[in-house]
Amino acid sequence: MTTIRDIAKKANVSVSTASRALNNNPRISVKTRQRIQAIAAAEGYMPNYNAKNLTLGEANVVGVVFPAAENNVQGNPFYIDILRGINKQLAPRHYVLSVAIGDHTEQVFENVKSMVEQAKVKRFILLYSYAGDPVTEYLRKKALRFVIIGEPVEDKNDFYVDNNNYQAGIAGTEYLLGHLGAKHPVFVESSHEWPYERSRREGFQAAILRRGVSPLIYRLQKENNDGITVEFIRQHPEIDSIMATDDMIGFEFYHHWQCAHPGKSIPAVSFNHSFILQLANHQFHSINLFPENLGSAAVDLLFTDKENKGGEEPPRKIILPFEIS
Amino acid sequence: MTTIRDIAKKANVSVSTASRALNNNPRISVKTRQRIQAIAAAEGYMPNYNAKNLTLGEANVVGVVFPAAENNVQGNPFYIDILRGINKQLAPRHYVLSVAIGDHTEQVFENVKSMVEQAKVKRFILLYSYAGDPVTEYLRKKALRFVIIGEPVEDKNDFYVDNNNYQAGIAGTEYLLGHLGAKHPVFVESSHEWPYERSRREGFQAAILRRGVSPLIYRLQKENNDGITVEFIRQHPEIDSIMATDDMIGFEFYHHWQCAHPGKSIPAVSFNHSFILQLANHQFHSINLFPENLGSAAVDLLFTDKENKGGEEPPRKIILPFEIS
DNA sequence: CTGTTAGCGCCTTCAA
DNA sequence: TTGAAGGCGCTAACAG
Repeated sequence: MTTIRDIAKKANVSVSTASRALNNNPRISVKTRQRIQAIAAAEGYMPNYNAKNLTLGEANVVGVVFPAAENNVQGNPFYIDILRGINKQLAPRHYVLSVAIGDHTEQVFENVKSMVEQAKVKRFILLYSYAGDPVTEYLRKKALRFVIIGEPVEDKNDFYVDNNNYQAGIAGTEYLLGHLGAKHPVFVESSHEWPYERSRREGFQAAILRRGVSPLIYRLQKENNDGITVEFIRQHPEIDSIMATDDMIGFEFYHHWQCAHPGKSIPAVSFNHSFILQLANHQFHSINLFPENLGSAAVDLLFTDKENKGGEEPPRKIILPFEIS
Repeated sequence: MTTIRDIAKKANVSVSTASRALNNNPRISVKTRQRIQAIAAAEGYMPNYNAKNLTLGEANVVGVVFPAAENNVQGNPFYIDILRGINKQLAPRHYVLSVAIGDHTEQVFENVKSMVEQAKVKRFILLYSYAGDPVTEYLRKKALRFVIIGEPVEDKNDFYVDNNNYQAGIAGTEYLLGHLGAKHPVFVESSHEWPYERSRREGFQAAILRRGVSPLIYRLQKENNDGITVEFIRQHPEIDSIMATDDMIGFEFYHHWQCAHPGKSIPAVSFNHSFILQLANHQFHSINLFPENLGSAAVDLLFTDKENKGGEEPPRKIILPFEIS
């Protein structure tokens, strides 16, 4: 393994000069800097992170915190794309992605504490936001840098990355009403009351009220209580289209609707683009939120303190565009 | 921050004694060990991982490698459960989960190399297995410890954790034929030719041939070519049930079938248990592979070298049970 | 059973 | 612009 001493020796300089040169310290002349960097590259030198982190007192690690399983029944493929987006931005910064995940909030919290106290991790990305979440509180108290992906429920001063779910709700609804010729869409959401569901619902309501139609909302039951859904569909024969907060939810409702109306089909718009293949009738549309971009943007925000040289104040939030297709 | 020196001072022993006591080294008397550990606990001492890793030359990190996006179109919720299972086993070992993920194999490979060479990561879990994968080759060459989750395609001497997909294929088919009264199931798979799909298909074939029926296989097209599927369904009016390699795939085909046969429904068995809610007709069944357990078992296997004290040879693979529901 | 000492690889203060 | 020296926190010979 080639260390910084080896480089120093080859270059006939001291270790400290080598160190500075490799870190692009301006105190070293450009010429020697380049010379030493060339040697390092030739020797295939790679700094030892553990040593570096030890002296600097900070790890080159970003902790990515998942919602505890108890709070989030659904294993969302969304997350994988976010991870990919995060890592894409981490790699050029020579940072590494570490994951905190568990069944219970308490476990996740322990995980995060250990990262902070033992591994000296100073930057985090939260894939959720709950009121009273101990992890969030802890990070705030420790004044560590963190970015939320999604809508922050508590302190609006937190850094966050999100889509404009309200606008997406409007856009989806107008797509149904305008482009797909719907008149009486039903809005279908889960029983979780996620913040993004509320925003999308409000967008739906705004768009539909504009048309003078009174909005119809349906919330799927927690239990597998199909009867209620079927009954709801029977009581609302006017339903001619679906707007759902998630592809699965939309598909679920769509399926029930079709059971009640054999051979017929209605257009649907939902979120996340999670189906690989289109459905036969091409009636099923989905709003792509580009989760990978959410991840990438979160990293950008996470490092504004380090990287914002001069110029204006860096933003505390980033709102990313969506796309209906 | 309290270091090992602080503990040593409080306990009136040398640093090395403190270190050994905290690591439960038998060379220290049980009494002093307990005394020192008590002090450490009281002071809230937590070892600095960076320092520890630096001296030991090995990080307390397990690298979890995802398939490159280019090889794996589908963001699978499966993976999140696996991560949770992994972390559950890592926490008590004071290990941390680091993720390698990217768009291209080359990026993922760089990620892994950096983990090995810069972060001194020595243990990996691969969430895939491809012929000629550079990551796998690299880990083998470096003689690093790794466990594959899934069926290893190349060197059968690799450590791995898997379900018995062949048996699951048989079980699912027999469930359809026996319990659900099917006569002419169709087996539906993706166009990827994943190894687990082959195994499940072979199980299906074996089970169905046993009944003297000739097996019907359908492979979904890569492109959104619905016409072909619909045509296939029309040509096979005998189909009275579905066995699919994945819930999404099963649902997809099921949907097409229903379009062709309005108002009717047939039973289906697929894999992964990815739908939160049951479908209206209760005809849709799924085989649960317990991904969380796969993750946990992978960690167990990953540490057999460290933890196998005496007794028999530790296994190189673990086959986990599944469940139809 | 316990203490002394050296060193892991790197950065940084201080001195030149 | 560069070098020498010390130290980050911990472990592991080597002594006793």
